[in-house]
Formats: sequence, C-alpha cells, structure tokens
Amino acid sequence: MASIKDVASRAGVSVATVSRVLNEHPAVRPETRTRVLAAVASLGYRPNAVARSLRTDQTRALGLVISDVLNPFFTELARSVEDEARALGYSVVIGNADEQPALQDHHVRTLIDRRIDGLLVSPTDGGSPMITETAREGGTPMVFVDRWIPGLDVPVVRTDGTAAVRDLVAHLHALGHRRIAVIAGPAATTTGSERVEAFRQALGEYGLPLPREYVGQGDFQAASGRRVTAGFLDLARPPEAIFATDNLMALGAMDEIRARGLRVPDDVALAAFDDIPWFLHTAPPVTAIAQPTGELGRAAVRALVDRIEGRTAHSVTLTARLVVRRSCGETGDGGETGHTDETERSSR
Amino acid sequence: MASIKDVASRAGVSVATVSRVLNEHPAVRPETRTRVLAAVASLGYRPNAVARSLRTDQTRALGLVISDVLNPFFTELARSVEDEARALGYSVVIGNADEQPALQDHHVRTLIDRRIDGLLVSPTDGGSPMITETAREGGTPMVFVDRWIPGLDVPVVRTDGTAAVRDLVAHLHALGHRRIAVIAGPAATTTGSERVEAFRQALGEYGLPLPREYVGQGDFQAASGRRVTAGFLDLARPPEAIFATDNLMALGAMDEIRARGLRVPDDVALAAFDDIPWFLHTAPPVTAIAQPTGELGRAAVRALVDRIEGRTAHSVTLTARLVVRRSCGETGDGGETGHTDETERSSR
DNA sequence: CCATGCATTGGAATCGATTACATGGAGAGG
DNA sequence: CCTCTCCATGTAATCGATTCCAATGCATGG
Repeated sequence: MASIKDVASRAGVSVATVSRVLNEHPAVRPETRTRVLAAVASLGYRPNAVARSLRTDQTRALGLVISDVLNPFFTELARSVEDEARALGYSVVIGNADEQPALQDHHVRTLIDRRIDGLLVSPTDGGSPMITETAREGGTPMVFVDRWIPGLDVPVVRTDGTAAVRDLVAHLHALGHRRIAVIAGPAATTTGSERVEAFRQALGEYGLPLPREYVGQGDFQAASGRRVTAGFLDLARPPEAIFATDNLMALGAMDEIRARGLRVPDDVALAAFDDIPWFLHTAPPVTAIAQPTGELGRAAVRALVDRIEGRTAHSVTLTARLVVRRSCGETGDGGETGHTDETERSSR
Repeated sequence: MASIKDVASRAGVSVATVSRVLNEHPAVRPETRTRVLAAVASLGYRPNAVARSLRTDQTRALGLVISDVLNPFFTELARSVEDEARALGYSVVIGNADEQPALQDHHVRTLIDRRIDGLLVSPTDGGSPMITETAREGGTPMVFVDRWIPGLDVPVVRTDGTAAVRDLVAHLHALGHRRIAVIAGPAATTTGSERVEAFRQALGEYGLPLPREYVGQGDFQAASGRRVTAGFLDLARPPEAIFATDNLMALGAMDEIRARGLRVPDDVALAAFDDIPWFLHTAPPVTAIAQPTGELGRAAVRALVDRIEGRTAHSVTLTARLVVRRSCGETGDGGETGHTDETERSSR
C-alpha cells in the first residue's frame, strides 16, 4: 500500500508538504497542492490511520460495551450510537459483554489498549474494578448509557421510567388486577433495581402490596423469565398480572404461560419494560414501556464527544412512556386505536 | 499513560528487553524477566496497540460490514462472528451498511484505512467498486458471508436454501395452496435473486406457475414487505399464500394483512426466509426457513483468519432447514409437536 | 541597494513499539 | 592463559504519519 513517502517522491515534494496538503494547511502554493493531489489520486493513496493515531494520539474511534447484543433494545441503541458517531466523524468498536462481568472487563481492556478516544458503557455489574479504575484515573473519557455505576464521576445518559411505571400500575389497577408480580433484573445493575423499586412504590400508591413471593429474580435473559414465571404460576395464589423488567424476560414469561396452556391476558396479564417492534406482532400484542432508544444513543455519543473534545459533558435523563396494547386485558375504550402509526415504527 | 520507556527505566533495563519479556522471547534471564514484570505491574503498564500495529503491520482486528444490524438475523451473525473472533484473538469492528451501497463503501474504506487484518462483508449490492477493487488488489484479505458478489476470487460462506425452499413448497402444496406469491429481495443481492429462483423452480416441480404479478420487488425492509403485500391483496385474484424472502418483509406482510382485517393463515398463508426467536411468539407462529446462523458466522471467521494467517481459505456452504409452525395452515399431524425444544432456542 | 517580511518548502524529531545487529562477559576447550 | 562460543542485553533503525523550526526566495519599502 502506498505511503506518504511514495506520494512525496511522485509529486517531487517532501513528506511534510504532502501532509500539509492532506490536512488542509493554508501555507501551500495552489500549484503544489494540485501536483500533490494528482499524485495522491494516481497512486490511490490513503493515509494510514494507525500511523496518524500514533502521532496525534487520537484514533477517532469510540468503544461501546453493551450488555447483550441479542437484546433488540441494545441492538437499536448500538445502531443509533453508530449513526451519531459517524455523523461526528468517529468509528465505533463494539464489545458484547453478554451480561458477564469478565467479558465486559475483557472488552474494556482491549478497547483501552487500542486507545479508543472514548468509552460508552452500559455496565453489566455494580462495580467492575476495571471500569471504576478507568473512571477514577480519567485517562479515557467515559460515559454510561442506560445503566450506570453509582458513586463515579461519569456522565450518565439514561431513561427515567418511574412515571411510565406508575402509568402501567394505574392501567393494571383500572383493569381490575390486584395481585401483581414482577420479574426483576440483576440487583447489581441500576436498571435491575430501579425498575422494581419504581414498581413497588407505584403499587403502594394504590394500596397494593408486593409480597416477597411476587418478586422473582431474573437476569435479563429469556430463560430466567421463564423460570421465574414458572415459580409464580406454581404458587398457591398465582399473580393475576406479571411485569417483566425487560423484553427478553417477557418473552420467557410468554413461553411458560403458553406452555401451560394458559392465555394472555385472560389467565395472566403481562407487561414489559423496553418496547420493541416485535411486541406488536405477538399474540397478544404486548403492553410495554418504551424508551426513546434512538435519542438515548445519540445523546450518549454527544456527551462522550463533548468530553473528548474538552467541553463539559452533562448527564441526560430522558423519559419513558407507556404503550398500551392488549396483553393486560381490554380497556373500556378499546385499547390501541389503530395499527397505522404503530406500523410506522416497525417499518422504520 | 505509561509507555515502554517508563517500564524500562523503572526496571533498569532497555526498552528492547522489556519488549522481549512482553513477547515471551526466550533469551531473557529469569531474574531480569521478574524485574521487568514487577515494573509492568507497579506501573499498570499496558502496551499501546496502535504503536505495535504500526510496527508489526497487523492490528489483530477484523472488519465486519453488515447489511442491516436491526435485522435479527444479522445481529445473531454479528454476535457469533465476534465470539469466534475473540476466541482466535481478534477484535471486531462493525459497520452497518443499512442496505445502502454508499454507506457500505464508506465503512469499507474506513476499515481499510484503519488497517484491519481482514474484512467480512455481506454485500448490499451486486458490484460495489470499492469492494471489487479491494478484492482484486488483494491487499486486505476478504471473505463474503451470507451474500456474495459473483466473479470475484473471494471465499464465500453461505447457506444453501434450495432444499428447504422445496420443502416449503411441498408443505404449502400439501395444505392445498396453489396460488403462491413471493416477496423478493433486491435483485442485486445474491440472496435476493437466489431465493426467488429456488422458489420458482420448486413451484415448477409441482406444476405451479409463478406469474409476474405474484413476484413483488422488496428491499429486505419491513416497509417494502408491507407495500408489496398490499399490491398482492389488491389483485383480482390475490394469492392464497405469500413467501417473504426475509424476516423483516414477513413482518411488514403481517402488518398489512392484519391492517386489512384478514387473518393468517385462514385468509392468507405466510412463510419467511430466516427464522428468528420472535417468530415463535407471533400470532400465529410463523413457518420459516432457518439458517444455521451461528455456524455461519464462526465458519466465516475461520475462513478469514485462515486467509490472514497464510493458509488457504475454503468456501463453505451450509444448509438451511424448514421449521414448520402454523402460519401456513394446520397440517394433518398437528404441526409443531411441542413448545419445549423450540423454547430452548429463544432462550439460547 | 539593502534590510525586512512573508510565503513556501524541507529537514528532522517524535509518537511507542519491534527487531536486526552489535557488544560484553562468562565459560569451555586447547 | 588465550580464544572461541554462546547467552543476555543494549543500540539504533524502522513503521507512517505530524509538526516545529530553519532555510530559501522574492517582493516591498526606506
């Protein structure tokens, strides 16, 4: 592959001049500039980003360490992150932690070794040493997205779901449900604990209890949703409604309910945190709390790039909203009004 | 961040010795080795991958340019690619082409500028100049996955779906469907044309025609599936069954069918290419042709790494299989036997 | 006519590693 | 006791860019 030296000798100038042309330095005679550009074109020369990075100490790449790529929520997040990053001139290197702290650390370490300019993380656990350390040292700019680790001086871009959770409880209550259970995420993650907490509080506002046996411990994966749901359905007094704190666990819950020959919402109502296009097409369509995922990803990138480029980054909190479909029962007004605008979403 | 020089002076040796220790060069006295390792640990030194890459001319990173990350098929592919790459000591840099040739070229160019060791592509179009050029020059090892561009000397790792398509047609025929339409993908992609061709041929074996108006042109996105389906349903003699050549277009088809108040499979039967966990949970569960996605990704990485490391890479062709559910109608034997083993899949 | 200044350009150091080659010392063999 | 090896280590070149500083040339003004 042609290097800057080849271009220089082809154009009859020094490498310094070639570099200046390429970096649009003003002090280059137009005629020289043309000659250099011609040499560049004829050789098909492309600057070596590795060499440039070494010299300038910036890679124009961002790292994104995600909890689980197979979860459509994170897929969409990753996509919007990449979009915004590209718009700002950065590439994205993704690492999939698969909800495993060890894998997460591996990716963080690898990314830092590669000297990415900044790191976007939705932490899998509550206090990975690798992450807390890089946050403390402040060598690599970092921003948390979706989930975060308390007590660190790192901007957080996340969604507040408390209002939506309250709306959901109101919805369930209005439909007559009183015994409501929740499938929790890992307590070590903020989203895992916050959602349950918001739910417990909202139930309290309606004078509803959240007994211990109605809180099942999941891990944000479908299998755990199924296991927890099995436990609920085996209770002497099984719940009338189940709230899964993420979409994959809701999927597992549907599996288990269906496997027992029960029906949603007739036998058990079901709702989920994190809306995804597919929820429109399940039987029945699932009532879910929707995060502004695209905006979340874009805001996270902007915050990170602010930090990288020396501006002050601010935390951002967006709000989730309830999308009522049919998995909790029919409301008086017929539930969802029409399919048309919802379809727009799944078709992007 | 500490550099190799810092380690050297801390350990009282030269940088060469430090480098030898780090690269497990045998000619280092054990005592020296210990001293260096101690310095490394006390400084928390990590080698700068950028500098190393510049010198060794390898980045230990693979590029993956994917047609559409939001498509669960490609998400799963990306995940398995990352898994296998990590196992072999490589990182993966993903680029999402979003079915746009221009975006695809942008990513290919950026990745090559970053001097990735090899490139995995599922081409969006039939002959991007950027891709054909890099394939011809042979500078960066390349492997096609899922889709490919004919006429290039590039290994291809793909799935052969002709047998599964034939099974599908047999299934539809057995259920009494005779007027069967297909939603095609972009003709410029191999998967777009092959699937339709296999379908046409299988229909022929049953003496069924595939009239022009029963072939709708889609682009692998949900919206196009919806549009094409609308066209089908507006025909004087609408088809009894629709075969969508990818999962997103099947989703769009379901949208349109449902929006018209029609039912699957009673009014129109539906089948899709590419199985995904969600198809189990739609109403009704969708009959689909499943690719061995994980194996596809892993085989692609192995082929690419073979090429990178100087071994000869071989093309790989895996076979798809039909997964019968209920969206084409009930078979005599009751269709799917049970939910249990299928559930395993969605729970991974 | 000379000093000054500006516009261009080149030389060379530098980023952080790897590695060929040189060097010095110790032990072995004669 | 000298020389030849071999082992361990250091010196320095190198990868491909960027950028500071110096040098050159030409024009302008006094």
